[in-house]
Amino acid sequence: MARPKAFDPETTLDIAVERFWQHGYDGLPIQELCRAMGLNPGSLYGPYGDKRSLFLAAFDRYAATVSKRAIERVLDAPSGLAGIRSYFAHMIESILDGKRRWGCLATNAAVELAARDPEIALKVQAHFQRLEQAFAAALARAEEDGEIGAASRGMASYLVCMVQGLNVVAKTKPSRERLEGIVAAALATLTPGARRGGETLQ
Amino acid sequence: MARPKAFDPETTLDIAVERFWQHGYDGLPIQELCRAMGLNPGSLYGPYGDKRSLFLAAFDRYAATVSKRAIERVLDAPSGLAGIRSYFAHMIESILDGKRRWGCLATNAAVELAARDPEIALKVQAHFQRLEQAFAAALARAEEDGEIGAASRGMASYLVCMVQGLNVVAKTKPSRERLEGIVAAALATLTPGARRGGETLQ
DNA sequence: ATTGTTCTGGAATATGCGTTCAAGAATTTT
DNA sequence: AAAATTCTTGAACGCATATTCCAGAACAAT
Repeated sequence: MARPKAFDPETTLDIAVERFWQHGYDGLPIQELCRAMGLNPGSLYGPYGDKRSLFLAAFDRYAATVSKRAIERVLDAPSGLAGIRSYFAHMIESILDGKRRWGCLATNAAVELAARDPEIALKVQAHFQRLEQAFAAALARAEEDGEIGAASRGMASYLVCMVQGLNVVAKTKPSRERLEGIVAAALATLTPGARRGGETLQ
Repeated sequence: MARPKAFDPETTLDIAVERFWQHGYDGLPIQELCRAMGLNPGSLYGPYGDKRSLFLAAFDRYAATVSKRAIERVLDAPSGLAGIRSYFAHMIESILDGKRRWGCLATNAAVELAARDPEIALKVQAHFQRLEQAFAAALARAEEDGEIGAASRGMASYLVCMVQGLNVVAKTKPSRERLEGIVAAALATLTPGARRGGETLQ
């Protein structure tokens, strides 16, 4: 009934996700976003609304794709403990190979924006909750299967906290050795009987 | 030999620390900074230079005061383990009573600025290192005194990571129960033989 | 006191950024 | 083919912000 769009809104939204992820909100001028997305301001403000709306859409997209896949990694594992290990192992690889060199969009949004934008704070909180629920499910499963002892109530939120910490530490471009040391220490809590010290993640 | 300053540069710098801490870098217009510091632009640009220089000075001031006191808390304790516990206990109080409701200036700077400003990235890294060294010293002392078993090499960096995670989680205005649960789980790694589950921080 | 120096107040400037707008282009429908 | 509708292009606008500047004020030295 009229001229069709010359771009796919979901594809360009993925570009916005990537850019906001890398540069943050204030750190990303809309002009550069237009350049990266191959759009002119007129074509951007129509479908997406203003910058903040676009960011909210990008956050949702991030939750529905990147974050969803990561959480599935926790649940779709041969065992509860394996799911948790797999999540952190994948995180380390992502940090090292550059895809996550800038942490996590949700972590970044929490730090940069949560204090001044209640709607973003809610989205961040929801994201943390989804992750925590996945960890809680994996812990329950691990406990049932006798992989770990009785997990304390704070365990799942502890793991979420750990993930946030890694996302911050990721900003300092840490070595593999360093990251694996951190994760090994973090996961030692889950298996208190296991050997301590130089064990690797696998 | 000339007109004296009508303000104390260190006192006003403390105000800048507080504001950058709360609002971040891009989130804090220099105009509001002037208002908070009780200065006009002319009186600010002279002594402090431009906005970035002022931020760097504020970061250093933060490291020399707030951060220094926190790190001393780790070292000036009756025992190594007590120092670590004290650090986290104090952190929880700060998060709850509002002084640290916005996390930590270094954490915020890491997330918002490290990727785009190498000099800030270096300062952040140095800050993390100081904290890690304090934890390492406390761990060594605790090990010597038999408070904990043989600490793995990654332990100190693990604790630093934990602190960063807490600073991110702090943005979601968590409850005391939640924070104490996280810290209890985190510190259970240090004392694997101790009871697990519902123990409190003290 | 007067002069020299530095600070203060507050306007002014320049730049970057978010957003809007108008004219032309590409479709579909009639 | 023509009309109607929506998209694209790219400039333009307005605003916020970082920074500069200058006239006047405050103090030290002589």
